[in-house]
Amino acid sequence: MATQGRYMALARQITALGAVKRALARTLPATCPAGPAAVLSVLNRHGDMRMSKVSELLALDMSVTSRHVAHVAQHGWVERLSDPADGRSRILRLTPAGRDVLAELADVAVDALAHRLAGWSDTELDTLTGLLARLCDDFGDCRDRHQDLGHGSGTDHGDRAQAGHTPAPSRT
Amino acid sequence: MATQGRYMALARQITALGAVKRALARTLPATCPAGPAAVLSVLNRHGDMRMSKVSELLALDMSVTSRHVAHVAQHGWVERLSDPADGRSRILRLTPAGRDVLAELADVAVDALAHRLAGWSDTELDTLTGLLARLCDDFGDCRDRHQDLGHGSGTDHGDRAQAGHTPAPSRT
DNA sequence: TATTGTTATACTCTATAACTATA
DNA sequence: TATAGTTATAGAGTATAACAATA
Repeated sequence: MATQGRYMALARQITALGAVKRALARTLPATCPAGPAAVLSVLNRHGDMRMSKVSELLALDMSVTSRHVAHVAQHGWVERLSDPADGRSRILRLTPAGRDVLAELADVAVDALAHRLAGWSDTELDTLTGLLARLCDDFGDCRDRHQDLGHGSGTDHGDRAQAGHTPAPSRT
Repeated sequence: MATQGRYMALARQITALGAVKRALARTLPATCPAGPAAVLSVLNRHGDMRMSKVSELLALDMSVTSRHVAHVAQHGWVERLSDPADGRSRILRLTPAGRDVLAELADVAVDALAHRLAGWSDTELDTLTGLLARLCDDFGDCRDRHQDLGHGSGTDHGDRAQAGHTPAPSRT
């Protein structure tokens, strides 16, 4: 097991990353804050799903998810379909308008990162992304990472981020 | 410059890290939330300083810092000394009680990380910590890093926080 | 007039608990 | 009775703007 100092240093950096997240959040359009944006992102990556699944993927309480979903639904970015198999459930589906917003979010996020991280090599970016994914994974709280896990309901989920419109950027 | 997809993947992981931060925040004592805890941490690492310096190091608006400082001062963890050189300024100093709280915070944080990241090697931890520090650094918003308790993995760059005249934390 | 810090206000995010409607 | 989802409420975090005291 690693030294205490090593863990402390990591904890500090995790805390400090909050400033980066705030900086990214500032680039978002006023109509789509980070919370709702995360909902759009997860639907784009994993395809249609129910509320509880979104909650699980974002590691949020369902009450929180419900609010974010209400936001994106009101803007017409997501439609709430009834589930033929379970009357209590709502199936969420991204609309074309939702994909448009997502494309916009992706653009600003990529711009921000490309501008600030111009000095990074592909390998460095991949290493950081991979280690962060593992960190989230080991914490058991972050399920929105690559791999699969979003399927189960036969719907589309073209998953993989196409060059065009890709998932959402930041959040809180 | 890296591909769009690479930046998107990183943006997603930064977002997902929010769940880890929430998990860590949940381990904090009710009397010391994350915001105030960050104030204690920065004072412990960099020594006595004024409000504006804390704001800069944490990349927070001074109004936010003021609230966090008021919290820790009320608990007797920090004292606000007058600055002989500038009557407007307040010099913040960690009290022995503040150091005690800090030790407690460190313990729970290390426990949480050590438990979840038991499978990580020292090298992996250092790599992640170093890349996160660089990320914050390149964003120009995170100044609370560099040189720490004994072992900087890799060489932290410039160490500018001490001299502290970095750009404004937030846009004004 | 400019700067340091405080306070008031507002908004986002999150969680707990109470509630509904199905199952 | 249990589960899916909604809503009400509360607390933490942050930012903007107005303000006080000092430079």
